[in-house]
Amino acid sequence: MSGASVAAPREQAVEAALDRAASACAARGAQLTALRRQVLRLVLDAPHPVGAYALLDQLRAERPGAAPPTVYRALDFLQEQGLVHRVERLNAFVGCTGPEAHHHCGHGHDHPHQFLICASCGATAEICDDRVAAAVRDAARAAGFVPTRTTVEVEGRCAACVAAGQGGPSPA
Amino acid sequence: MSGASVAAPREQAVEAALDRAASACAARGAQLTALRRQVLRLVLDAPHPVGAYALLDQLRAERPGAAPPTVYRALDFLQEQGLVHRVERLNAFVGCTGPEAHHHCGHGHDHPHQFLICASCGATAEICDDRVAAAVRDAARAAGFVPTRTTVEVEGRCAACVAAGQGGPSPA
DNA sequence: GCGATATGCGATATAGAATAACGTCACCCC
DNA sequence: GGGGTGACGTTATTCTATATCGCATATCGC
Repeated sequence: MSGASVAAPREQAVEAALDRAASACAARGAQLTALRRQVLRLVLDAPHPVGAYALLDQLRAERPGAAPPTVYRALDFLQEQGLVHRVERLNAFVGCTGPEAHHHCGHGHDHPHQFLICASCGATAEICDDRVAAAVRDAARAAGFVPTRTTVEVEGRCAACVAAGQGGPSPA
Repeated sequence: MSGASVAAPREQAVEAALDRAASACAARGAQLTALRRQVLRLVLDAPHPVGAYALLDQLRAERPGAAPPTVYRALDFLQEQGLVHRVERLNAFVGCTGPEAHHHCGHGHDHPHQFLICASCGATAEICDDRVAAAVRDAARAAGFVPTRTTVEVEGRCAACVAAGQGGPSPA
């Protein structure tokens, strides 16, 4: 580690992501306002999925008048823009670290994605597996169902926790 | 339809399911008490996923002292027994109509399942697709992740609504 | 019979998640 | 300068879920 006094790598990455987000929004005619940017920053800063009220508490440090609708409206916007995802199992939100952010697999900003949620450490990884997406689509179609949005969330133990715990559970 | 005055087919089916559930619990050393059976009946009676507080309201008709923990504890038990599932997207519960109930595809009472949720009419179908389950498992493993439970929920339009609406949205 | 432990449930309180409804202000376009 | 739109403030309420304490009963070993 080389001196954290100026700007930690993570902070730089978040700033870069915020700038990319602003560009992406602008390109679609949407505005990443100061408030929305602030909320997005809070989500991206969090190491794990964050609840809306945790965001609200943090937001209030800078914006005393903030209320639930403040944060929910911002989150709705950010979800529409594909900048954050909601983790249904946790009633919480994560920054999108998938294709939208890094252009890994060529999907739009409403891309299919899946979450791997570690029950032990709380880490939540976003993956983008085409076989999963295809299998789900086919299964739905086979039932005469026309899918619009799909939620895939896997709970289990992440590689790090498996390595550390050698199988036993140690939920934080 | 032949006379609903004695016992509608649906009621009979629910009663049969309740008896099957009681047997299954007994076989595992768990007790399907009167309260739990009552809650399970309410879930099975509902045509669509039901919220915990809707169940609570109904439950109070027969059991005035019922409070949130009453219904949540019953639901936790029923979920452990694989008799009901939670639909994360809806914060609601459905009776298990999958392999556990009908022995369709040879899984235990912690079987993989997927939901197809119609945004138009609210109908929620449970399916049990092995390709989906396998794809999800493989994707998780590829990330070094050891899965324990998986949620797959597809939102869209069911066959009936697609046929009726010819494509346009008419969310009830 | 008697205490020990476990389970199921009643009852109260509180925390957490989400939305409804209404008002204001800025901006833009004509 | 009137009208529309979008973003946000503000207040209130609803819905979802859990924590905690306490009581009754059942079951077991002795």
